[in-house]
This record gives sequence, C-alpha cells and structure tokens, in this order.
Amino acid sequence: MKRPTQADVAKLAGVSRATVSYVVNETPGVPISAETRQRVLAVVQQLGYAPDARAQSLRSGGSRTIGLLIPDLHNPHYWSIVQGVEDCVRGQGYDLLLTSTSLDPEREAQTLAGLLGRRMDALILTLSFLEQSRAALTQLAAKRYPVVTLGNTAFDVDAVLTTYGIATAQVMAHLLELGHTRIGFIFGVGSKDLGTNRIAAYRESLAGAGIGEDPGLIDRTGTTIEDGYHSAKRLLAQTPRPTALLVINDWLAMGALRAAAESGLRVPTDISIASFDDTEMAAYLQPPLTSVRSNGHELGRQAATLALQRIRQPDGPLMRMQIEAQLVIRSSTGPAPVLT
Amino acid sequence: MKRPTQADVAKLAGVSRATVSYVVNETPGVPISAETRQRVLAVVQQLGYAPDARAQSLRSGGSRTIGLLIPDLHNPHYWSIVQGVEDCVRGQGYDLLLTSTSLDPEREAQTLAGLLGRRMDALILTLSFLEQSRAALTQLAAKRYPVVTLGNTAFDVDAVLTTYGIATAQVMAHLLELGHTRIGFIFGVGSKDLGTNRIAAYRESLAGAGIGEDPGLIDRTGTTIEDGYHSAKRLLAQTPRPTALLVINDWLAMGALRAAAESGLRVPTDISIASFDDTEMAAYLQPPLTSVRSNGHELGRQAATLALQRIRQPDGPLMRMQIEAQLVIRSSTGPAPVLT
DNA sequence: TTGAAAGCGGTACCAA
DNA sequence: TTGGTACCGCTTTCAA
Repeated sequence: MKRPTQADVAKLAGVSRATVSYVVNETPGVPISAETRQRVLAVVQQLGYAPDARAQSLRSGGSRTIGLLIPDLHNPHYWSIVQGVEDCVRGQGYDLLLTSTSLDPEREAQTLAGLLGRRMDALILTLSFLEQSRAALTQLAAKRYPVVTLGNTAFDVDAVLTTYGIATAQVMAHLLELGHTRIGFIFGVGSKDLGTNRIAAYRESLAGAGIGEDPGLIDRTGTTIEDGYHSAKRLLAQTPRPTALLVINDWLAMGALRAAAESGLRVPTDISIASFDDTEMAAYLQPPLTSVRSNGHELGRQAATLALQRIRQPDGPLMRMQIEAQLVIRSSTGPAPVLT
Repeated sequence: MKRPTQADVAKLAGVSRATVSYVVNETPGVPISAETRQRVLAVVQQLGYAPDARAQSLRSGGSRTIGLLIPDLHNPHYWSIVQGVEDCVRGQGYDLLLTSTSLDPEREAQTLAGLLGRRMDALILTLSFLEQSRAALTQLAAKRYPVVTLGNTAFDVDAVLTTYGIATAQVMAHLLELGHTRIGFIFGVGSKDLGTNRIAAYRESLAGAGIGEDPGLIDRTGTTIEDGYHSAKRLLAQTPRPTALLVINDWLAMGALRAAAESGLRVPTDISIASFDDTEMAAYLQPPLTSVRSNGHELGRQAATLALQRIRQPDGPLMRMQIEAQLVIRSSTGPAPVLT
C-alpha cells in the first residue's frame, strides 16, 4: 500500500489540493476558515499523511536541510563537530543529514556525489582526499553553491580551520621545556593531504631547540586505535627510546597508552604522552591526557554559522574562520627521565 | 547561478532530454550511438551536471537510500552499528543517510518525522522513546513501509535485538562466581523504556544466588561519561561499598574506571568492573575491560539485511532476528576482596 | 536510435 | 476564502 498523497487528502476532505497545502503549511497570508482547516486536518490525521519532502523541495527550491560529511565516526573529535553543527542548525529550523566515509577515497567521492545530487541548502565538508574532489568543488564554487570546508582552504569556498600549527608549537614547547629531546610522533592520518602543517611545526620546534631531526621518530600510520598501539610499540622499541610521544589524536593516544603499559613503562614517569583534540575522553584516561583542545563543538558551530550565512547571501565575499587550539596540560606529561 | 539541469545539457548537446537521461543512466535496453553519447557526456562534463536526486526519486519511485536513526553519537556502540549498516547497504548499491537525536525526545520525534517525509526506501530506527512514536510507526506498519527497529519489538515492524537478558545473567554469574555479593549497577540509559530487561536479569541473578536485593545498589543516571563517573563515586562511597560494578556500557565504564582510580581503588584487586557492548576501546582501557560483546557491527548488518529484504518483498511475514551477546572476560574483574 | 509528452507530489500565482 | 493550474527536474512509455 502506498503512502497517501496530497491529492488523497484533498479528495477525502472535499477540497482542492491547494487548500490542503495551505492548511498543512499554515501558509502565511492565506486565511482558511476554521471549519475547512478542521476537516482537512482530520483527514490528514486519519490517513497519516505527511508531505513528500522531495516534491516540496523540488518545487519550492529549498529543503531546509544541510548536509554534513565527516570522515570517520570512530574518532571522537568528529562527534563534537557533528554536535556543534547540529546544535546550531536545529536552532535555526534546519535539518541535518550526516554521512561518513570511513576514510575510503572511493567512498568519499561517492558520498560527496550523493550529497550534491540531493541539492541540500548547504554542505559542510570534512574532506580527507582533497585532490580527488577538486573538480567538483570548483564547479560548486563557481555556481556559488553554499559549501564550507573544515580543516583546509584548498578550495574557493568558505572554510573554518583550527590553528594546529600554533598548537603543535605549544605542545612541543611544553615537552622541550620538560627536557625531552627524543620525541616520537605518531602520525596516523587518513590521507597524505592531512596534518602536514603539524609535521612542519614539529620539525620547526625541534630545529628551534637545536635538536637534530631523527626521521625514525615520525611513525606514519593509520587511524585506528590499533594503529596507535602498534605505532607506539614500534617507537618504544627503539634504542635509545623516545621519552615522549606526540600522538595525532586522543583515539590513537589510547592505543599508545596501552602500549606503554604493556611495555612496563609508567606514564609520565618513564614516558610522556601528549595528543591532539582533547575530546571528552582525554580527561578520563589513565593518566588523564595532556591534549591540545581543538574544540570540535565550536568548529562545528562556526561551520554551521558560515553555512547559514552563505545561504542568506550567496554572493558575499569568501569567509574564513580560525578556531584557536589550546593546550590542556594534564598528568600524562612530565619531566624527561634520564635514560640508563 | 543555478545548477544546470537536464534540459540545459540537452539543449547544449542538441539532443532531447530523454536522450540525456539515457546516457547518464546508461539505461539498459536503450542503445545510444557512440557519437551521441560522446557529445552528451562532454556537455555533462563541461557544465558539471549532476542529476537532481529529488526529481529522480520522485519520478522513479525509489531513491536507493536508506535512512538510519541513532540516539547518540557519543556511545561507541552505535558507531559499530552504523558501520555494520553502512558496509551492508553500500555493497548493495544503496546510500545511507544518518541522523542522531542526542537522546532528546523532541529531537527524536522531529528527526523521525524528517526521515518519513524524505520517502527513503527503508528506515532503520534505534528509537529511545517508544510510546511517542507509536502512532507514526503503526501507520507505517499498516502501509507496509520498510522499517526495521533495533533493540525493541514494540511495533509490528521487522526488528533485530540483542539477547541482553541472557548476557546479563552471564556477567552476573561470572561476578557471583568470583565471590561478589554487593554488586552495584550503573544504569545510565536515555529513557525509561530502555534496558529494562537488564535490570530484570540483574535482579533474578541476585535472587537466584540467594542474595537479598539492595535497591541502593542500582544507580540510575544519564548517558554521559561524567554520569558514569559520578554514579561510580556515589556507589563507591557506600558502606559497605560494593566490590563489583556492573556498568550499562563501555562509555560509562570509562567514567567508573576513573572514579575507582581517584578513590584509590585498584581494579580488579579492590573493585571489579564489568560492562556492556565491548566496543573497540574496551580492550584498550587500563585495565582491559571485561565486557559483554553485543556486536554492534553484526547488529547493523542484520538490520540492513532485513531492510533490504523487506524492500524486495514488502508483503512477506514480519521478521525478527536475535544477535547473541557474548561475555568477554578481561582483566577488570577478579575475586571479591575481603572488606575490612 | 532518438524524441514527445505524460506524470511523480508538491507550491504558488491568479482567478473566482 | 478557495480552486485551477503551470511548473520544479527527472523517468518512462510510445511513436517516429
């Protein structure tokens, strides 16, 4: 059995389709007699009629929904972004449609294409594979379609970013101050396009402190908690071993924490661990994690704000927004031990 | 500037709109001369044309997308469900649209309404507030609209559930065997409709062991990691204190773990902690968590399978599926200490 | 092998 | 205050 249409309601209520539209939408400026409204509403109720959003948005040109693409549900950092976007758009009467790509390039392309086809009022994208989407994005930019990207400015669309470079410099300063000289970097990202400025900042900090760089201390790996674990194991197996580990995010840091424990290393006495994102769990790990707060919630809020603004003024100038990251020092970092 | 339509392509390519449709869809049974295809494709490329999914699905009746509603992105258990659904539907050429409700009854209602209006090919729902959605769901059931619910059989639609009752009995047996008699239950759920069978099983196990129930040992709380933390604090402040804590999920268990640490209690020497879901992080906590694997991935897969099947046969009999939960014993549970 | 035209389920303008 | 109807962008017979 098919779902009821506007026409079904109209017929049963003995009114025209237009009238049905007026009453269900409470169209402003169109007065409807109480009696008619009653009758229509009753039929709507009885039939369980709900307007077809596809048809509505096809005809009216807007859907009051914005699409959000995130790379990976497993990384708690992205939840808070979602949360931020959601809080913001819901408040403005917009719906949010979420898609995730599991950090698979092909899936990212498909998902993006899917979102494009859906003609949402705006798109908020956390892309991982930049080059692959360049063609599509430039088309959109040219058409002034509302798009905001998170974490990169590779395209001519609105964007919000985190000051990861500065943040990295801050953690590094913190670690260097504690006397660490062998600092491993667990660099687990979804694609080669990501996090490059953090690598750069890491190198600069080292250079600034007059410490020669050991390429073996940068461990490039994947994005799972296991990747973090194995990466830490590898790094900690070196002689001399690093006395501090910088981890690309809290999720991988959990893996590193376990690796340290299994290696019989106490944190922070024997090994310091610091990471990025400062997600909810950071404070709950044992020991509580020193982490750079990138404030996903705020990131999401700002992205949504930009998107909403762009919907209103499609032709305004390009907007760029910075969210400042901030170092939160907890108990997982301490003075460098003297290696024997 | 507006996005190009089929008509734009047709005009520029000097063909009819139908022809454009044929070539972009590679409609089976409609042979197109190589020359025409070339020309059309070129224009498509040039204009950056992407078909309007709304119009497509409006006209053709299907959207090849299924909608998924989950309550809370913060709980890792739900990621694996999403993952499972996604893996399954993508393989079958379907898109997935995700929505989350943040455990807010009003938001759940809105979100559900939104999904209904979108006329997806099927809906997979993890509802938290059952009664509120009853009306809508019975309407759908009557119309044989493909819906599968996760975690409850409150409606006449397909469903997949976890055998939480049995699972609870298993953990409880494990704890009782270790000599625990004061077992606290951190019961943090999103709504009163949820998890009732686990409470029941908890009580039965206690009764079966001849242990009188202490209502003060069941701490009803919310769903955040902080709720888990505070709940554990409360429970551990009792005299005599519980020697074991059963926690509703891994996420809250993280909070409990921290509470134990802050109270100077070693796990499992002083206090045993067990939880539900066995998400990825369980094995990475310190100490690794004893947890009941509810296998969200499998849950998601099965739900998707049912949905896909229901799409094919709208009139088949109601389907119900059980996923067996399974106790995974790690290091967070041990013999009950002798309290002094 | 290609084109014309009738809808899919709504909205919004104009007329009554 | 309500009805008629063109049209949103596409698919799908049916003819040519």
